[in-house]
Amino acid sequence: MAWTDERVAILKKLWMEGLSASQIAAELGEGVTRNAVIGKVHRLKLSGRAKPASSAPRARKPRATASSTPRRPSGAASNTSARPASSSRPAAASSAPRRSSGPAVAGNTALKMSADTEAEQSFELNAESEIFIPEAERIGLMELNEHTCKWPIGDPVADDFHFCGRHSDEGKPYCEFHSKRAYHSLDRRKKN
DNA sequence: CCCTGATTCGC
DNA sequence: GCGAATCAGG
Repeated sequence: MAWTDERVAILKKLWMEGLSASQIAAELGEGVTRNAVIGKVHRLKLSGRAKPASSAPRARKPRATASSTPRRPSGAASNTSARPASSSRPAAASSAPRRSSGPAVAGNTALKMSADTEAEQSFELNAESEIFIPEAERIGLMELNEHTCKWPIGDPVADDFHFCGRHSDEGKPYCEFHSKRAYHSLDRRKKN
């Protein structure tokens, strides 16, 4: 796919508008990767968009693309699978209501990503769906354990403050939903 | 894990 | 010039 004048115009426009490279790539159509977009952006010298200037001197590193140099050194990576098991919770069921597959109450957050309805300006402002947790299932600080989501809900000083409490993978402080939200989609677009 | 832009370099 | 691979950071 060649960069026609028209496409470059779109690229510039969207880039200026602050769209991310991947978004622009999607906008331009298949066959255009975000790398292509970024590469073009750089070539056009319109990279620095709204960037402070905190680019640590890119530590150049010898790379090797295809061709002669083998991609992955394949250093026989030793499998360090230390699985302590650590199931230190035999019967500490506590009094947490175990409703595994509850009826689609309010906690049912459909994660179905709509394909890609890129219509240039079709902003689907939703995803707000903040999860509501019934009082019966609300947990306090004491109920948190190694694999409960510690996402705080509500005002810490309010009496309805509680934690998400849904299961989270070991090592993760939040459930899947919230861990994503934690630092991924703070706000895909803009604040305020 | 996901994502972002930045850079390098073989093509 | 192009963009995949890679990097560095959030």
